Amino acid sequence: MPELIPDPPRPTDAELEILTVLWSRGPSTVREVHEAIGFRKPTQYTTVLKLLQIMAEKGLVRRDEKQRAHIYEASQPCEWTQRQLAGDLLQRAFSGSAKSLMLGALSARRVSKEELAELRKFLDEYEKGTR
Amino acid sequence: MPELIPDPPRPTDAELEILTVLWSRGPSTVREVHEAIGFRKPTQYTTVLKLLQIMAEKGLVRRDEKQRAHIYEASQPCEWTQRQLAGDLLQRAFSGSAKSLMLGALSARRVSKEELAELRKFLDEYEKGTR
DNA sequence: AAGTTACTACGAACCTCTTCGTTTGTCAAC
DNA sequence: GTTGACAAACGAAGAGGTTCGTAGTAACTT
Repeated sequence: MPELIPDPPRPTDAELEILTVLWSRGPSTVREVHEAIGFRKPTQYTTVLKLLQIMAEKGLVRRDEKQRAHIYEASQPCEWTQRQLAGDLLQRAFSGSAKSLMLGALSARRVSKEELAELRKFLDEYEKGTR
Repeated sequence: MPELIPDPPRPTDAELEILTVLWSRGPSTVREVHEAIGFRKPTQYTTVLKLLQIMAEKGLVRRDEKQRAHIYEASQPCEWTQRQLAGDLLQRAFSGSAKSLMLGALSARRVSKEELAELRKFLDEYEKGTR
C-alpha cells in the first residue's frame, strides 16, 4: 500500500533560496548548492549543509546517500511550491482576491508590454481550460 | 526638516492578521482587535496587546495614547503593504515573473468568470496608465 | 603508513516569533 | 477610602530559524 506522506510545510526564506538553486540545477551536492548560493551572499559550507539536513527531515528535499557526497533534490516541483506560496499569500494578505494580488504584483515593479501580452494570453488559455 | 523614517519591515503571519483587522476596522483599541481576532481563533487579550506593542516598536502601527485605552492604527495603507508582500514573493519565489505568480494564484483556487473578466479589465486599465 | 583533503554529523549560540501569567496603574462606584 | 473593573507593562518560557565551529570519518596522495 502507498505510504501516506503529508505535504511538506511552507519553506522559510533561507529554505526557499536553496530550493531555487535545486530547481534550476537539478539534483546537486551540498558543495554545488553552496557555490551557487555563494554568488549572492557569503555563507559557510556547513550552514548550507545543516539547512539541507533539516529540509530533508521536513520532507522539503530528498536525499540520495549512495555516494559519499550525498545528492539532494527538491521533493516537490517548482510549480507545486509556487502554487502553495501564491495561494497562501492570496489567502492571508489579499482575502482571496486575485485581482488585488495582481495589482500588488504589477505595481511592485515595472512590467514590460511583452509581459502584459503574456498575461492576457495566459488568461485566455486558463479560461479555456476551466470551461 | 522631515524625520527620515525607514519603511517598516515585512509583517509576520500573526502581525498580518492584526493588520487585516486594523485595515477593515480603522483605528481600534486592543479590546476591539482582540474581539475581532477571537472570531477566528481563541487568543488571550494580552497576546494581542503584546503583539501590538511590538508592532508599534517596529513601526507597523501607530499608537495614540491620549485615552486610557490606547488607539492603534496601521501605519501603512493596505495597498502599500500588499505591494510589498507581492513584490517580495514575486522576487523570492517567482524570479520576478508576474505571469508565474498569476498562474500560481489562479491554480491555487477556483476563480469565477466574473473575476477573470475583472482581471482583463484591470490589465487594460493598467496598460493605459503606464503608457 | 602518514598526512592531507573532502565530506557528514553534531551541538551550541543567538535571534525572532508567539504566547501567556503576573504585576502595576488608573478610574469609578460604592 | 476601599474595592472592583479594566487597562498597559513587564517578564519569561517555549518553539523555530539561522549560523557556525568542531569533531569524526572516509578517500586520496605521496
